[in-house]
Amino acid sequence: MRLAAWNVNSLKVRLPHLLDWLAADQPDVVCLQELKLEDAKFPIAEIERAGYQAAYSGQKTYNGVAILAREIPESVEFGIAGLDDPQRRVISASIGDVRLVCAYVPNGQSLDSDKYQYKLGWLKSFTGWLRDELQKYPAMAVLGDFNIAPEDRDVHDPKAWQGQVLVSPAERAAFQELLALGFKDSFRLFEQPEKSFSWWDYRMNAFKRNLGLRIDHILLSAPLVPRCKSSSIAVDLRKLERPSDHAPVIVELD
DNA sequence: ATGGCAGGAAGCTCCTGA
Repeated sequence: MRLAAWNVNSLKVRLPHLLDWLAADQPDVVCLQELKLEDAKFPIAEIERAGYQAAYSGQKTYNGVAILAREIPESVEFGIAGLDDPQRRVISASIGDVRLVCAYVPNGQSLDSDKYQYKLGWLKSFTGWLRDELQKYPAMAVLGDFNIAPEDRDVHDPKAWQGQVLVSPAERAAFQELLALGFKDSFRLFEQPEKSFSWWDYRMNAFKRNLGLRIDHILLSAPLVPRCKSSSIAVDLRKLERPSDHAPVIVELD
């Protein structure tokens, strides 16, 4: 079973890339972030024609998340229980015996921004909610754009990024709190090339120079860790014409 | 100190992203 997470930065613009990739790679599950479209505009016909079912939660212009799967997503839930948040950032569903949580963590903008406080509060709610969800669903994967580079090796130039949003100590501590629930960062279960990233700025030829960050992750709960056979980043999708600024992250489970 | 690039909405400029 192959699971993927991809921040598409507009599903409308990236739909051709997505359909080509589904046809070529045929992942079993794809969690999408930053749809940037309302549910009424979700391209459900094209997705179904590609052989996938979908559960989605969108909004105009910003945010928006979806779970695509070969099987019908069961027990779909929206958002974080107990957090009244109009921003569409979380959707959950079950595929077989695996619970999937597709998340688009807030960006935070800058450390002195209200959005940064929103991000930290959001992560606290998210972590508390996942603690409860794990009781219900022990075999869980949390996939998406976390907007946190967990360690310096996930940053192309740690010195230049020091003190910036996405790498700040409070954000990294929040990421560790997630892992403390019993999750593993699937990417680090395996040997990986140095300077592996999932996001590159559109500006300054950042992708060609590999000036990136690893901020998209797939976390696996304890029962799924021994089932994980590989974890990788599909860098090729960042090479296409008019790409998303993120590349998909992928895991293979038995 | 700020832009660089991209997408969306609005409407010929601004907000957000990371």
